[in-house]
Amino acid sequence: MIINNKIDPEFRYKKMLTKIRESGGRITSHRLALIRLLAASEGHPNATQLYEALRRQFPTISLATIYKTLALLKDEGEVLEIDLHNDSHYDGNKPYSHPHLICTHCNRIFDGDIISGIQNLNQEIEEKCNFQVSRHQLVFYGLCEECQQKVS
Amino acid sequence: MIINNKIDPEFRYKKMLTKIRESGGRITSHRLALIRLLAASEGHPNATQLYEALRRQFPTISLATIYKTLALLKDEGEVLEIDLHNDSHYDGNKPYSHPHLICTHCNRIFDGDIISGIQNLNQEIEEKCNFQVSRHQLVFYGLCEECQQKVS
DNA sequence: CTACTTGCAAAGCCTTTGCAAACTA
DNA sequence: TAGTTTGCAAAGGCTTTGCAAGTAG
Repeated sequence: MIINNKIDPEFRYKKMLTKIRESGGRITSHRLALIRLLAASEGHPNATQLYEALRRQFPTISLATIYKTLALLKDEGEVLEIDLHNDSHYDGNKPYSHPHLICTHCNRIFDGDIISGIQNLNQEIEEKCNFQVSRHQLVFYGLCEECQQKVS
Repeated sequence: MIINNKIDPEFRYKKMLTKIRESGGRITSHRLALIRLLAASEGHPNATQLYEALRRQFPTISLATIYKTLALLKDEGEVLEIDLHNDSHYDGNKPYSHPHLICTHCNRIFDGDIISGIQNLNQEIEEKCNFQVSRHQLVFYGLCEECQQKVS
C-alpha cells in the first residue's frame, strides 16, 4: 500500500469516496476530479492551485466549491491542512500529522515522514512538560538538495 | 541571563532598543511600551492582544503601528512570529526557532524549548533527506497539565 | 529642520457564507 | 422528488499600505 514513501493514490481515492458516501454526501463530477488530485497531492497544492488545475477540465468550477469540499474532507479526517503564512496547503495522500520540509529557494514542500525522531519527541514532551500531545504541525525551512547546489 | 526557562525581559528590552537605534529607527513612547511587552511576551500575544493591552495606557495607539513595529523587529530578528491558522502570535523573549505547545482546551501557548530532541531531528533530516535546515516552526497540539484534569 | 513614525481609512488576500439554480440518488 | 451541491457575489478576518499630520533626534 505504500509506494516510494507515498500511499497508493488509488487506495486514497477510493477511501475518500467511501467516506463521503458514508456521511451522506453526494458524488459529483467536480468532487471526483478534486478527490483524484487530493489522493496524490502531488506537490502539496493549495486551494488556488487545485482550482487552476481543475479549471482546465471544468471551466465553470469555482474556488468556493474547492474550499467546501476541502472542509468536508478535513472534517472526515481525510485531508491534512498544512497551515503556512496566509496560505494553506493540503495533503490528501497522507492525512495524518507528519513533518514537512519547505525549500525557501524553490518553495517546494517535501514530506518528512521518514524522520523517526518524532515518537521520541512526543514522549519527551509528555514527560518533561506534562503535556498530552494529540497532533502536531512540524515545518522545517531550508534548502532542498537541488537548490543547495544552485545557491552555493 | 536565563530565568525559569525565560530570558531576562530587561535584557531583551535593552537589546531590542539597541537594535532599533542601530538601524536608524526612532524610539517613541508607543514603541517603548510595545517593546516592553514583547520583551516578556507573556502568553505569546497576537497583534490584537498587544493592541488591547497598550490601549489602556495609550488610547490613540493604532493596530497599524503595532503591525509596523512588529515587522521592524521581525526584520531585525528580534521577534519570532508564530504562524497559526489566520492568527499570528509573537515572541520577543525568545526570538529564535523553538517548539510551542498549544492547549486545545484553554488555548494557551507554552514554550517547548526544554525539548532536547530537536538537534537530532535537524541532523536526521539533513542525513536522510539531504535537506539543509535553517529554521523551523514546530507546534504540538494537545492538553496542558491543568486541562488534562478538567477534561478527564 | 529633516527624516522617520503615527493614525486613519482604504485596500489586499485568503477563506467563508448566503442564496437561488442545478443536480444526485 | 427531496435534499445536497454549485457558482456567484458579498462579506469576514487579519494584515498591509498610502498619505498627511505629528514627532524624535
